[in-house]
Amino acid sequence: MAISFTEENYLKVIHRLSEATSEEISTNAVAELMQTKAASVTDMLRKLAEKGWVNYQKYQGVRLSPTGEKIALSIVRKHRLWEVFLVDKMGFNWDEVHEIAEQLEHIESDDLVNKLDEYLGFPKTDPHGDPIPNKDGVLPELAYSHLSDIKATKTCTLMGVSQDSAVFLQLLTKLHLSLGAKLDIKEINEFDRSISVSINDAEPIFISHEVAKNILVKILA
Amino acid sequence: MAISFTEENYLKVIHRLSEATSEEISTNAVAELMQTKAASVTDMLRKLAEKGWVNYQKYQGVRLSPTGEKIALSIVRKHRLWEVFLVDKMGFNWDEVHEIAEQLEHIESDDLVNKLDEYLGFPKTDPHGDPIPNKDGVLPELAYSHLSDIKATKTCTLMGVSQDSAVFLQLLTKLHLSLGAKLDIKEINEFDRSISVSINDAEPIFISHEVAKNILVKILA
DNA sequence: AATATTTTTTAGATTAACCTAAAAATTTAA
DNA sequence: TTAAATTTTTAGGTTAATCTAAAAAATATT
Repeated sequence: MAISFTEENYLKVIHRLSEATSEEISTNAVAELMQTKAASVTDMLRKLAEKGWVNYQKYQGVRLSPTGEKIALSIVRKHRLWEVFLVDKMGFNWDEVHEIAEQLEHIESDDLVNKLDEYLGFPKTDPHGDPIPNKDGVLPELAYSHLSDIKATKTCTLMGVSQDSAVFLQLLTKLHLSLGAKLDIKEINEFDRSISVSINDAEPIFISHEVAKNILVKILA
Repeated sequence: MAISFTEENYLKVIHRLSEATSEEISTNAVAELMQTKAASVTDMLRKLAEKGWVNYQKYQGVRLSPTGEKIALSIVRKHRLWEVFLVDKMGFNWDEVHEIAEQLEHIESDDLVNKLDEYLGFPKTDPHGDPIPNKDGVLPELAYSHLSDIKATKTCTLMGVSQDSAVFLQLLTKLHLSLGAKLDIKEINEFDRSISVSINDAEPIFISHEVAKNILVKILA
């Protein structure tokens, strides 16, 4: 069945909200991420339900159906593969690619996506460490921790971020935090929950809780 | 000023029709290429004129304004660069890329287009031999002849085609006609204007006038 | 030059995606 | 457990791009 640009974006947003919870997704939550009004969301949810891509009962929130899930994953796959392309082949920085990938994710050609995947060497993650679903929509489980949840005097590696905004990514760059960086957690400061951490064996610096919440790490020791 | 997907397609179509003539372009001609009705075209022409992208007086046909021309050339540039990408980097055949490039040509990022251009080695033509406008919208003049206009016993090189349809390109492939092929014109057959031609020194074959009209060549001798 | 044909435009509807304002349902709090 | 607050839906409109049918203008033909 034909799908519009807008419908794809709704499915993508519902998918993203569903990753954080097993509950139904509220109309308002969708409206906020879609930058639109709740009334418009209601209209669209009814339409998506008619097409069989979501399960929706009024006042009860929304969930992706298996078909909807599949569509959403294929958009996520395209988005992340294009991001790898933009960084690895086109030479963009990781904070510059989100907007462009938002457009490229809607290009329709399975053949192209799979050729791109191969051309990029079947990457497992995008430039922000987010996992890339495979051809069959299977997401490799990466199971990383948020830096904000790690105890003091652990050592870990920066594996990803849970936010793609340019301001956030530019701040990380200023702090010399990039994918693969080695982090020695020296101390957690009770007052503001900031973290004293040595990055790649440099002098320790302070990282706010706000930032730490959005950093994904693998614990080494 | 913001431009829609549809407006871009109208400008592209008007541009293409304008290449073949110095006359005003008729509403019907636009309707045919846009696969829509004349009434819809009239509406859109008025809108494009308001935005300053075309010169249009009712019943008098339409022409691109300098601004409109610039926009159209930037879309052509993107279309052809993406075609090179699809063939050279993704491994598609020249008859498979048109549809996908129709989508990719609307991706908005000057930065990306220029990086892509560089990545591809600043190609002068697309996989069908069509010239690629540069960053400033300047089209390299290639000035090739139609194979149908060449006299007998000339030798020439296949430089391009003036049609992108898959059926046409697939036929060329079957005839072993690809960009750069050497053509020895043995004879022009008066009855049906077909051409006896040896391709890359193979045994001569017959090429219909219909096909020859859509083949662009450079004369060698 | 008058008439017939073709082309183009106007008038009035339709669809997708959105909006505001008001009503209804649900949730929270007193 | 009733009232207050919040969330969601309905009702009715708007805009961009399209359509059909009819009217108007331009072009071609006798």
